[in-house]
Amino acid sequence: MSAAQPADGPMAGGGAGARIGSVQTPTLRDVAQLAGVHAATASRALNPRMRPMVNADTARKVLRAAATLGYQPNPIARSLKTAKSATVGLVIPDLTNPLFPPIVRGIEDVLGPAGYNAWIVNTDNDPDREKAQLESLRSRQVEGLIIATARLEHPLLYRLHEQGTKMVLVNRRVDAAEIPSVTADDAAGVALAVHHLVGLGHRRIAHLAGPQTTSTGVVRARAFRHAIADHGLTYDPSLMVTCDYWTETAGARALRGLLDARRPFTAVVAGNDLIALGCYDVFAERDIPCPDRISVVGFNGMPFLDKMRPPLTTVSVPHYEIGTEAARMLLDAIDDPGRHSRSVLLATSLVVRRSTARPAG
Amino acid sequence: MSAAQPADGPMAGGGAGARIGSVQTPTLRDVAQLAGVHAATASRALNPRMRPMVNADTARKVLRAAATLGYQPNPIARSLKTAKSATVGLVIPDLTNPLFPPIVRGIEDVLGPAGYNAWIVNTDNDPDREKAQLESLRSRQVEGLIIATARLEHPLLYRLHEQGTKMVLVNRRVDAAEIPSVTADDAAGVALAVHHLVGLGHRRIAHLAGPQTTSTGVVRARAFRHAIADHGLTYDPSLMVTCDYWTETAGARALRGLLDARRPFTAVVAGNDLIALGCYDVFAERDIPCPDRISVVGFNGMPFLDKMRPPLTTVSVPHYEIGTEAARMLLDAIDDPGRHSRSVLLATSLVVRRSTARPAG
DNA sequence: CAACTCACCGCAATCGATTGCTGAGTGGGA
DNA sequence: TCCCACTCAGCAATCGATTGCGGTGAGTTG
Repeated sequence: MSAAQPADGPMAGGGAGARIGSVQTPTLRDVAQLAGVHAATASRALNPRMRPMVNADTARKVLRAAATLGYQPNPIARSLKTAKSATVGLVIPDLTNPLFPPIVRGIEDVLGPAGYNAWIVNTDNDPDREKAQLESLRSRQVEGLIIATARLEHPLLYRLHEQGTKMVLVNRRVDAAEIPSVTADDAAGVALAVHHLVGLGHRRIAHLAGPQTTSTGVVRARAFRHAIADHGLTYDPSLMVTCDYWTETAGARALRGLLDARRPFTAVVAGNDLIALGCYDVFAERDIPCPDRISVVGFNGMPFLDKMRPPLTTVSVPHYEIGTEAARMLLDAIDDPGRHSRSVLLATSLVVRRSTARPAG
Repeated sequence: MSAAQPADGPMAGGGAGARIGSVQTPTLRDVAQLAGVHAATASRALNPRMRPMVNADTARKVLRAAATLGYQPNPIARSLKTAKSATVGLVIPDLTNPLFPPIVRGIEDVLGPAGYNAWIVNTDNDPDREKAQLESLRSRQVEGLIIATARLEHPLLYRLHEQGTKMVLVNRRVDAAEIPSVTADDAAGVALAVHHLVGLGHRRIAHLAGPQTTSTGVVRARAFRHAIADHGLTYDPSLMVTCDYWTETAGARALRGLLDARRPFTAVVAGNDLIALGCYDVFAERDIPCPDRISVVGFNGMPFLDKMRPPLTTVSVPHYEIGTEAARMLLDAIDDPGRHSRSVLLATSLVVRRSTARPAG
């Protein structure tokens, strides 16, 4: 079938017809032709790992030809053959949540220099959508997954993990399996928050917990109970309300419930910043002065908190670093599949601002 | 995807060896074999556009075989052959800017149902990086580009556009070429802001303009001058300062310069919300009460502005809709290459909050 | 009954890069 | 002088899906 290539000879030049209006990008064969070698040789010369197999002079010629043509290997063709893609999937609930962009950037900043790219998908916390997205990622030959949507019970993730899919969880973990993860040290963070509040003189502290289907939600809630106990206070279950989502509206709803129950409290530790901001909405609704009557501590350290009214005291989480660390771990796992998988906890710190003060009276 | 794969016709099995630990995904040939037809026929049966070419019964058999195997076409192989990828490139400066996530979601929400996906890249406003990213997008066979990094002078974009690359600009436009774009009606927005301020009684209004290398920056600045004139005020060039970037720090720097110049003014129209928030930083530094001594209007309507101190009055831009509209336009252009390219302006609205008030005295 | 049409399906090439295998050529050692 | 080892480069298959072309069989018509 070499007949199909009238442009094979040295005269050639005809080659592939340049499409109107768009420049035909050179292929490996073009490079090979210009260098006067076979495509296979060109391929080996271009690939550093294979280069030792070709004569140094030949390699030079190929490299030069590639440079003059501005040759860029076609990643699609390469992926097809090698079943690799230099791409990792990044599964997050919703990019619109200010939590995620810094993580994404951290991931990309590590992936990029390593020659990898991230393919971002949103699941909106919808398991069906998540499944579809994961399927599509898999069919795109992603070499690994970074997942921010883990729930404690997450069979789909177990299955993938068992099938050998490389993955790293960020922000959250799963219950059963030993899937590597990168999370903040939530327990320590909550302890910091409670300690701060107790130090200010608060005795009746509420917790607006996040969804108990997520590790983050339960870990923080448990840490809250422990921290309360550690300070010699008695834990009052009625001061713990669970939010269905990590959102402002859920936070507002939870606080309203708490207020309406008329159990006294002077401070709240919110499951995250968004829940804390939901409290702000309720404060506005009901004319409750913060921090004068109720102090609030958030969690995460999202942007612009310093400009809120009042500036929100929060437990700061190094999201960018979560991203970089996760990406590094995933790359390690890809490079060396046998490697023992580990999970890391990143330190948090308390950022005291103006939403916390001594309790009134 | 069922784990057990009795699949693979009678003798078969030989074919591709199932990799350890991971289930071998079925290929078109597997489907064809199970259906007892040739791969070509299976391909046609699976593709709605080609289905009329095959017998209805055969098509049914193929569909059923595909279903039982859980067949998913390999998009890589398909892309290689068809030179299409069902993905579009999305070029933004920095995902971390709260402006972009809503746009991204808008884009994805339109692209998804159409079977397309978005490939997101950040350029950090670095032309070299941008060039590299665009190159990588092109090599991935993206079928079109949505670009949020346009500068007024942008030869790279001209070139791509001339080569027939389908693209839609969002948020910003370019000077020379007629590249379709989706932007907010910046001029009207600025007019709204100025009108509001003048209505409150302000006479000396400053403008902290965004970078004049971007259409957004110059359009808003020009609109500001016009709006001032339209209200019978005289435009004072010393009350216009240009920020180098669309950031808080740039905004703070600009305001400091303005303050230090000691030209009196009672209100500022900021180029965007971030610049406005930069003003807040300076207010804090210098104990300037806002809005009592200086009123501020932002631009964009980013999230959480209602919880700032003070809540920021701003010109709200429908970012999500910018995304959906841009995606629709791009899909149209892909479907019908001959179509006349248009540019759309989306309406803005003023959201009055507490950062603006009557001038003191 | 023969020739012709048409629907349907299979063959094989193709997209572009990678890689196992083979063969040509060279140099060295016995 | 002969043979072997070794380097290097080309051949062709392959990844999986798509598609132009050609062939087969059934049905139709003169």
